Amino acid sequence: MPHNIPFARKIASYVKLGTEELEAVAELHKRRRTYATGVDLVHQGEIDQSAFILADGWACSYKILDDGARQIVNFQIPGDFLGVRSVLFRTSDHNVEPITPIEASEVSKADLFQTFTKTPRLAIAVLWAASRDEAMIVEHLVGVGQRPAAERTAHLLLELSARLKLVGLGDKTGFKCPITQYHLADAVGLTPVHVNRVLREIREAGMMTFQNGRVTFDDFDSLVTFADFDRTYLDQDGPPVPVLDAL
Amino acid sequence: MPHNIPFARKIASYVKLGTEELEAVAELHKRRRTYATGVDLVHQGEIDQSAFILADGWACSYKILDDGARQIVNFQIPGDFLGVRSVLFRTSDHNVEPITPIEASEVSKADLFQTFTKTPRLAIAVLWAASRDEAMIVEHLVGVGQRPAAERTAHLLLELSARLKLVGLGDKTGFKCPITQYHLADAVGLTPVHVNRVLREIREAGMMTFQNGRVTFDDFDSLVTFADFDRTYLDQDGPPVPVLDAL
DNA sequence: CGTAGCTTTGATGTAGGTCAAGAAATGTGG
DNA sequence: CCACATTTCTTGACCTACATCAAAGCTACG
Repeated sequence: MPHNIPFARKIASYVKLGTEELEAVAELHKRRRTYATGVDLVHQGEIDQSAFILADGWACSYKILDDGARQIVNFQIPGDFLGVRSVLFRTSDHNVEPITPIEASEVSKADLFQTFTKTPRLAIAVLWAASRDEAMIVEHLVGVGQRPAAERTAHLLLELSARLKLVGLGDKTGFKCPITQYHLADAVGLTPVHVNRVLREIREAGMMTFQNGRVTFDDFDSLVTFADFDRTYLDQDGPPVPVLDAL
Repeated sequence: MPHNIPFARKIASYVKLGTEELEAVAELHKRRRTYATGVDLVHQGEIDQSAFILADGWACSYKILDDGARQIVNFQIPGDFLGVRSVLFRTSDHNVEPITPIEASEVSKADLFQTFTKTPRLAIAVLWAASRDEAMIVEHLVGVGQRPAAERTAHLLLELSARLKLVGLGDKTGFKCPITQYHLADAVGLTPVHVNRVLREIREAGMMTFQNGRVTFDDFDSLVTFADFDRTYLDQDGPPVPVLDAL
């Protein structure tokens, strides 16, 4: 049963979970409900924020600057654990906003640390999940710092595609994508109008179409080459690290 | 004794460590030696890489793209735990290079997981340290994505200053800084020549001088305002999260 | 079926890149 | 402690990727 929980399935692919641990994970899902768009789940600068395990829908985490500019740090899709940093730290350093209406389980600071106390190996699992997030953010930083606009945008959408495929949403032909070109712009550090031009360019090159809430890969392989996309940093295929079996 | 180890001091500020845990931390330091510049400690794409606890000197972690461009993701200073992701994942997604000759303790995959097995609370400590790293990378991403060149550069140096102060290197007047303008350029996503111009601009505005291996703050407060630097994301001051005392 | 949020496009401006070359530091061997 | 080499730093002239401003055409849904 707990293996039906996407979050459990995800971390189980890394750390072998016993019955006790699976129960603890199931326990984390008890406060599950729906959240509408327009209300942030986590607020930058506030204390005692909760984390959330996303069951359905899309969200994004972002930071706002002085001058009102915003940087979207990452998109969250079903199975993702979001706001972990806002639980581990006194005050949250970021916001999380639902992009679509979402279903999520709230995990309070107390919940999480209780879980760690009872089943310490889950801390390792969360450490691993957090490291995977970090790897994505690093790749995002590399894109924003070094890749030209079109490559950067393509790269982001390829990453999303890879992540969605892992949870059974989307395939090689494309995926349902509720984000707007404004979201995309805030994520890749461009203006919406430039994002639009860049998407047109990619579409006219016959590689990918971003339209009507759907991303379609017209020529997946060319796109991968174009964006210099190497999915190893997502590190999701293959067996878990052998040494963990010893735990 | 273990409290003289900067790394132990750092994590002890978050998770209260017992004797057993302090011993485990000390144990992690057993393979300590010197590493020269020019040889990477961790290599992108290779398996079974070690992590390192940096005792002295500076290093940086970075990624290289197809076209040879490089993005420096973070600088590491004494007390930092580096390469954690390359231990948790099968293959490393980044490189780590010493900027100065360094002293560091190698921590192999086996070492780390053994430690986690024996003293699971250290996994929480490492999770916290990793989250703090993530917070820095996020802030870095925000800078590269949204801040103009000068603000971005100033911000990076202010962050370094804050981190160095915590380990007793540098103060409000400035700090010894072995990084070149080329490093800075690769970190902030600009060309070295533009970094140079931007540093001149900041110097001529009477805010900060970057020269001869030293950063001097000529007007710290103006610089903080200019760079919109808010250090709460470093989350290092004040007592540990209360709930942890229960562990 | 109107109105608010998206998308698309054109004309023009600017931050930061590129190319080139000289001046300081810094390091090395004698 | 000095010559010489190498790595950094600095500046100038010019160029391009992306931003800004402005406005029109979609799409959706209340």
